[in-house]
Amino acid sequence: MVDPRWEATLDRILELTVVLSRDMDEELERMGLTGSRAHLVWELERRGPSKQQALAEALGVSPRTITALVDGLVATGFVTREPHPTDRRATQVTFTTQGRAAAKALVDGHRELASQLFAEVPADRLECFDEVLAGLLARLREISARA
Amino acid sequence: MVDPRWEATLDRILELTVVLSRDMDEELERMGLTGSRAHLVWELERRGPSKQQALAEALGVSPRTITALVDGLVATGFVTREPHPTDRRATQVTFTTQGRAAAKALVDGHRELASQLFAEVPADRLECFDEVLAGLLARLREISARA
DNA sequence: TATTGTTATACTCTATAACTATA
DNA sequence: TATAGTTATAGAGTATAACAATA
Repeated sequence: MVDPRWEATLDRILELTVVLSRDMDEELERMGLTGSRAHLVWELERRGPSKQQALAEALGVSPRTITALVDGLVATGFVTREPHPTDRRATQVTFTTQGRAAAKALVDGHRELASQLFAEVPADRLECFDEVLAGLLARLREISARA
Repeated sequence: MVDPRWEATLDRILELTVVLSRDMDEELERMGLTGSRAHLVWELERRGPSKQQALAEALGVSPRTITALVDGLVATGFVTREPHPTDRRATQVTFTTQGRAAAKALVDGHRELASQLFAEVPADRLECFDEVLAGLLARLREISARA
């Protein structure tokens, strides 16, 4: 059994996730992206031009969902569908100029957020935080795998 | 400027949110709830029988969305719509027996998760973690308010 | 036969705007 | 005139199943 006051810690974690995702969604909306589409953009940046199938696996969603997400990103000018060079069944999703700029903005925004968020935390405190955090993440994966 | 390795800390926070919400959603699905409906159930437990208007404010969504959520919860047997005792324009959302049991399960599950998650973390480490966490949350609210 | 992506269909969450009933 | 909730409509994310084209 655990000291019940740590329930408040879980509450804080939960609230952090809420505030964080609300903020990120607002930022993304200003760029003309949604959370899911930004996730696809992020993965496309990491992988380079990709088959939809590969993106489906990377995002952990169905092929049907990728069709919808790519439809949206094509309509708003972030990516294009090109014929795949070697497999005529497949399409290759590639960035437009706008899409590449958006991907860069995502990467920069991530760095910027880390900077703003941690700027005033002393290094030794942050180190402690990070170590416990890593442990919690591992623990959560255990719990998750067992369920 | 901040040590760039703390970007990995932000990544861990983000990943924690992903794993946490995936796990919670699976648990909720086993109970026949979605995340949004569970949120309504949680608030209804805190407030007791409520007008939809009050729930809309509590969840931060539109009245239209509350109509949809309550429709879903009525259809799946968690709540009922009763006439409001003093305002004939309003409806009062109240738990069924099943709904009350679900609310209790949510509260218990929250406690249980905190227990499992923090069980093996030494108290002094957790204290450090919690203090930094509280600071980050406050910092994030500042950033959020300024934007 | 297996894989890639699409069409068809459906459910959930969310919103705005117009409308009804009541205050 | 203002408030509570609904209907109408719409966009986004998600899924399964059936299907076409290609491997």
